[in-house]
Amino acid sequence: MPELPEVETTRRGIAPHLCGRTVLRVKVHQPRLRWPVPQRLVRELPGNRVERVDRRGKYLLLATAGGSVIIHLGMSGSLRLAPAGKPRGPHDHVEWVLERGLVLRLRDPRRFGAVLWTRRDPRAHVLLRGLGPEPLSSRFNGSYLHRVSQGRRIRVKPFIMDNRVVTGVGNIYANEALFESGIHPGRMAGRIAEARYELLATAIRKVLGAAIRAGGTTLRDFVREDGSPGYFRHDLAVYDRGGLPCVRCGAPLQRQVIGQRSSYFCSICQR
DNA sequence: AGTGCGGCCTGTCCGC
DNA sequence: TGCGGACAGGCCGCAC
Repeated sequence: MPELPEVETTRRGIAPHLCGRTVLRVKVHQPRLRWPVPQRLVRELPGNRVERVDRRGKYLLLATAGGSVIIHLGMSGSLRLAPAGKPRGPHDHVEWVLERGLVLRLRDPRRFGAVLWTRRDPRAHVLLRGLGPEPLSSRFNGSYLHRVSQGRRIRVKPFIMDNRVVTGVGNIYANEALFESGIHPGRMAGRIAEARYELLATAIRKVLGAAIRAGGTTLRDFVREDGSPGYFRHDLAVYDRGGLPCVRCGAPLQRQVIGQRSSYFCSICQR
């Protein structure tokens, strides 16, 4: 799924509806997600009011006075808001029944997503603790990327997709940002000059920002909280465009598996 | 310790 | 039309 722009789009969509509302009940129809959905969530969340909906990397955090729900959408997850009377679909695994006839549902056909519950600071949770900087924060820039790449023997694309390096950059936007900055996805991360990392950091922020403004990218599963798709797909320059002409030079775009993920690039424009 | 790989799941698409 | 295989937006856990 869902890379950072899709998670942020979801956050912005659900936050106004959830904030200030009390959770009446949690229903778990399929507890077998990436990790089992904890029974404590069902017992301890109801009666709590949602105070904020935060995002850290690709994790969504529903903050209440009694604890936080940690949600990850995996590859195929989406959150939808619906009137409580609307029947749930076959892959709606978890439901949060809210005040005033509203229900939030997690739909996740592939079940790579996660729903967890913590009574402590969610940012200290073992899954979130080691995450790298937010790509849209000022901590993230070319000098940071250059510094942490020193001595690494890994290609630049899996390097920027490593959540400990920078969080939220998945396969689509890694491909797009590398194209934008003219860097070949197979180049070794430790052999890239700081000036080129500056271009890459700028490209990552630009691509993610534009995707958020477009409501994310819908390839297959992703939908917003109201079921509508994101429109960034129309703006993808290289992703899923193997064999099609490069928008910059016209040469056919290449597809190659790098770090076990499909990579798309222009062998003329990217070095 | 860093790196690469397998595996988790279901759905879809493509070639035969 | 049916079937097998490849592939899909993530990322943990395990070998080496």
